[in-house]
Order: sequence, then structure tokens, then C-alpha cells
Amino acid sequence: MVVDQLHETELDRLFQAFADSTRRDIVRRVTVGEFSVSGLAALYAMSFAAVQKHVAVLERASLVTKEKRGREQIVRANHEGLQNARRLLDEYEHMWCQRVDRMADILAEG
Amino acid sequence: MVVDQLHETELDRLFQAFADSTRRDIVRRVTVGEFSVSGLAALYAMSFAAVQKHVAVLERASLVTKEKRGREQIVRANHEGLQNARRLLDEYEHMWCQRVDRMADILAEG
DNA sequence: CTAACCTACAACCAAATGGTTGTAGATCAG
DNA sequence: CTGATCTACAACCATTTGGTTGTAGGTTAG
Repeated sequence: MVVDQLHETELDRLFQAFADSTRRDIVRRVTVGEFSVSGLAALYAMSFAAVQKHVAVLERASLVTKEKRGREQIVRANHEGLQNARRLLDEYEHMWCQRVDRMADILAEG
Repeated sequence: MVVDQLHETELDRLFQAFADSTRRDIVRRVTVGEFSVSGLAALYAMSFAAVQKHVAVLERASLVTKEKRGREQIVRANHEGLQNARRLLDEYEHMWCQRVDRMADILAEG
């Protein structure tokens, strides 16, 4: 099996993490530059604590890292985690394409 | 913006739909063949109604279709929806790679 | 030192999720 | 026709989620 049991929890966290537009936006932002948590919080119409939670979700999914710098906490893209995410999504897509193409062939033959 | 506002809801539903291992498994199964809802339900250690709900989530995310055949409801892969999902995931991956690579370059230069 | 700022964390709340059971309507087999 | 099967749907429940406010501690600026 391409997608084995070991990856299941990883996929759960990954898809879960991306299943929120604020979190997707945070990922987008931090892949382009650095942001403190409060810097991120300023961007959205919600409380600091809410953004803090979103960052925590992304951190648990290994998509971002936090690093203390003075009184601020700097949020950065976790490149390793993002590459891994990319790999997992690639595997998933590849699986579909194989199967979907195979079905298409079967339908064409029939 | 590559990922515009129109896609946000779509992405929400897509990632949400994939954020459950049972649903991912259902997608995997129906891309390889046909299953009635009860046929699917027999595969998992949960009630028929639970599986019915999972199928409903996948249907709302345009990943599968249901078609009545006699007293059964046949669940099939929604090829169009899956291709669209693939496209969206590709866009997302591409965005990361661009940004992550750009950051890598900046770091290498610095 | 003091005040402002950034963060962590707890407590709380409403709504969504993932599951259950139960009921009722179609459809098929005998 | 009758009984078994497949489905739809409602009601309910526990947990998670996405949000809030409030409190407290560390850090920086003046």
C-alpha cells in the first residue's frame, strides 16, 4: 500500500490543518517571510488567542515552527514539514490518477 | 492571487473531506470499483448511518456521486471532482514550492 | 522603576463532527 | 402478499473546534 498505516495520523493532521482558511493564509504568509504571533494576529479579525491556537495547530502538524526572540515568538515555515506534506499530497494525487486513469481505460474498453 | 476567494470554500470542503481516514478509504475504494452504501458500510466497524454520513460529506465535496440502482444506492468516484481536487492541490503545492524555494535562495544568498 | 507589549494558558461558549439508535419508506426475493 | 434488504432521516450524545475573555508572567522602552 502506498499510503500505509503510519501515514494515516499524519494525513489526518495535515488535512485537518489545511481545512481552515485562516490557517492556510498563515502558512502562505510565513512561507514568504517572518511574523511574530502578534504580527499575524494583527492581520485577522479575531483575537490574539484565536490566532495563537491556529499557529499551535499548524505547529502540531509540523507545518510551522516557533522560535522565541526577545519577547516575541517568531513563526516560520517548517520547510521540512512542508516538503513532507508535499510528498504526502503527491502520493495521494498519484494514487488517484493511477486509479482514475485505470477506471477510464476500463470504461473505454467496455 | 493563485488561490482566490472563490476557491476558499472549495478548499475548506476538500481538506475537510480528506481529514478523516474512513473517508479517504472510501475514496480509495470507489476509485477502483463500485460500491453500494451498505457494501461500503460492511467494510468498517461502524454503523450504516455513520458510513452514510461519510458518503454524504464526500458527496458535498464533489468527490463521489450516488446513483440509485434498484433498492441500492451506488457510490462512484466523481472523476471530474477528483480531477478538480487534484488541480487545487497542485496549485497549492506549486505555491509552496515557489515560496519555499525563494526562501531557500534568499537564505543561500544571505 | 514603570508602563507598555508579547505571550501563555485557563475557563468558558456555541457550533460542528463523528458516532449511535430508532423509525419509516422503497424495492426485491420467495 | 410477506419478509428481508437497502436507504433516508431524525433525535440524541460526547468530543472537538473555533472562537471569546480574563489573568498572569516575561521582556522591552522610556
